[in-house]
Amino acid sequence: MSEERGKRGRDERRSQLLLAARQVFASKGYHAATVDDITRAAGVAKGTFYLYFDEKRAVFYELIRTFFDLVTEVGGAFAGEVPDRAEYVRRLEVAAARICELFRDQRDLVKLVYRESMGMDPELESMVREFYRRIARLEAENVQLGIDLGLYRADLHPLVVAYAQIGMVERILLGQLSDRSFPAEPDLVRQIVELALRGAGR
Amino acid sequence: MSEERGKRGRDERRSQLLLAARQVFASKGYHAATVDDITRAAGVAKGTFYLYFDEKRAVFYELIRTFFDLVTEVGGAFAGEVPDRAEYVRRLEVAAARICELFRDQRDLVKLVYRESMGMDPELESMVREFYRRIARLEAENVQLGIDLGLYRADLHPLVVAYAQIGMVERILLGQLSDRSFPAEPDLVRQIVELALRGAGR
Amino acid sequence: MSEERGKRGRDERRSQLLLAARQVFASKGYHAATVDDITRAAGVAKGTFYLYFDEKRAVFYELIRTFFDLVTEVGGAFAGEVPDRAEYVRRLEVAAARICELFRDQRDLVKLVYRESMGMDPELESMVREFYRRIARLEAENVQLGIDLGLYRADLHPLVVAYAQIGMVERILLGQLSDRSFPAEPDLVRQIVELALRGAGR
Amino acid sequence: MSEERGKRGRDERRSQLLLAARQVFASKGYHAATVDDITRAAGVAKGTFYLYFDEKRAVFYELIRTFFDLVTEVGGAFAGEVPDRAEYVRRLEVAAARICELFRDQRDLVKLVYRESMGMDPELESMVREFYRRIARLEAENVQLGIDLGLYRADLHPLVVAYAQIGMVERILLGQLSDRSFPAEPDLVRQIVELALRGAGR
DNA sequence: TATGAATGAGCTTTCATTCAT
DNA sequence: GATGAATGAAAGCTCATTCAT
Repeated sequence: MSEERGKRGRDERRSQLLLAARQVFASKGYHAATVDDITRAAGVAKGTFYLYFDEKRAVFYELIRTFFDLVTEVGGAFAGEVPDRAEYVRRLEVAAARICELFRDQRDLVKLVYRESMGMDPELESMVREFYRRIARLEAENVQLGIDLGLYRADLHPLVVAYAQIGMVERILLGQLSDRSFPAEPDLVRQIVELALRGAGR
Repeated sequence: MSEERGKRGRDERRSQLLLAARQVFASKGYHAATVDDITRAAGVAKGTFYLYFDEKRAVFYELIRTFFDLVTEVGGAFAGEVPDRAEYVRRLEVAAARICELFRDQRDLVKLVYRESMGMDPELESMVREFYRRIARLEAENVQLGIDLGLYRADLHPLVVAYAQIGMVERILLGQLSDRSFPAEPDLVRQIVELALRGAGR
Repeated sequence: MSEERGKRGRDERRSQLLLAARQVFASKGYHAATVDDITRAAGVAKGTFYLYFDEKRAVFYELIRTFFDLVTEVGGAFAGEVPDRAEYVRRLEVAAARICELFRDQRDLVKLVYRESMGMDPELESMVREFYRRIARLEAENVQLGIDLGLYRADLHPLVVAYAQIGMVERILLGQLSDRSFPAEPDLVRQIVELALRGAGR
Repeated sequence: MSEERGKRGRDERRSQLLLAARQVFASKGYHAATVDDITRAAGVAKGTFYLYFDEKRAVFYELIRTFFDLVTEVGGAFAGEVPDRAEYVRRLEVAAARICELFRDQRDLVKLVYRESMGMDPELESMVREFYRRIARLEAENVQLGIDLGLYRADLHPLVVAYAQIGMVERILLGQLSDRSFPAEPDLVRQIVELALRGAGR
């Protein structure tokens, strides 16, 4: 039981450090943030950091991975039993709504990912690429499903469409976060779904 | 004439350093690259760098701005005399083709921009944001034009559509650059134009 | 108790660095001395310096200020209960003796102050000026006291006399330190006191 | 004759650089001043500096030496035919007046000498020491003369008195230059002479 | 003589990481 | 486990000096 308590204590410390790091990174950026900043924000001594993480990068990796997992989860929820058209559309709406929520609730992580994840490190960079590759493939399957259901046209490459939809969504949501004159659309989710399903053309 | 030569010589050195920096940054990333790396790549002594740039960041800024200018130019070429539908479509095709070219010909710059431009610096970060804001506004005007011409539906906010199209294009092109299993589509430009005009739905 | 030890350890390290800096500065001069020289002399790593001082200048400031404090202390000991003539003379003798000691015992500091304190920095320079202003004012009060006691003539401005006495003392003592053919006067203190009280005239 | 003109031109350039250096050094200090600052102030190109001086230090040396020569000249004018008491006093008055003028007219040089001459360089430092040694010896001879004439007491070592008088004068004049609350004594020269001849005692 | 672009040694400072307590 | 003092590699930047033109 003391082991149990020890483990729980250990996990709490880790989370405490992760949370502190997330905030510090989000506010100063990865490079400007020092390990000292993080431990001070977490209220522990500097050396403690290295009891939970091998190096500064490690905690950054973990944060990025957390975000990727959250996104992948949304994308993955689409799969499953082959649905009919109505169900497909419904799933799309759910996914769009959840992604919007995600960007809203995890602003800190969003900042990290879109500000620095690429420029960090060859290793992390390939992790990011791998993420896009995976999620694009996932989405391409969904697109293929949409084609099979007759919802999407068949003359476009599913992977191209997948990348297009990913980019569309991320740029809209980033715009909403950082462009102060972005329209306060209450039905942004609807617009995203419309764009994905029917496009801008009439 | 000696002034002429001096000026030309000066500009050549600058370009030489810019080119070297572009390559070094693209291969090692901004933070891992040292001023020494750059000057060694340019075949000059370290101090020479500071005859042409105030600091390391300055050369990075200039490269980013260069890319932004190239993109803005493509977006701006759309404007002008109010066209008819056919002309609008033709312009769209030209712009898409030029953006594709741009991403292909300026891989180094693309890498810099999408890897590190955001995580650098508050100053640069706001330059990047400003860029997106500006180009989104530019594109939103084009979208409005498309609506007026009856090419686009009127029930979507032009700025949202603009961001969507920007994200769509950039994610597709980045995917093409970095996803090794991206389909070698010879008609990628056409697919982009189709997506922009008619969307993925049937 | 560990806090006690920590604090004591910290103070010792600081003193160790201050001492090393004092020696290094005295022998090579501030500008020629590097932080590396100082830490090597102190037997610690370079980074350790910055755990105790914000910058190279800071340690110099502290050394200069130390000397100024020592001198000011001597000058200040003069004040207090209004004395009679005999007491005044006795205090003068004590002060002269202590200043001589000070210059002898703190040669390193004397070197620093008279070699470089002025040329360092606007900030330090004004500290030096402030020191002279303060000590001159202090001494001027003593002179006024001497005038009141009938020991000094009343037709000279006390502040002028104060500056004169300060310069007299410092130049004599500096001469003794650096002019190898300076007479080895065993009664230098007496001569200084005589000069201050009665001057060179007969 | 062209050689004549060349020589004159050369000397003018030199003086131009010396003057510029004097101003630049006086305003920024020796270390903060760059060769570039000097040549820019002189209106010539950087390389030109090295056609007239071997190194940066050289011009500083020359400026310091100039000041020393001016002072030495004043001190030396005292010597000559053995005078009587009245003549001695008159010469003292003249010397005091000229030193005051010197400090007033050559503020830039005074700043240089008293701010940085000591901390520069072992070589320059020994030049400064040599200067003090020489001028102290010179003044000691004058003091001996005063003793012989019965103007000065014989129980003080002439060299000690010499240093005392030098220090007295320099500190008073420096105080006047930098202590903003220094009394605007119109008869400062008289007070200096009084202090030198009769001291502060009554 | 005059120029000013080029050089490169050398400095201060930072900070991720280690380790004795 | 927790601490925080100590480490030392590493990098940006300056500027006296040189030299081809």
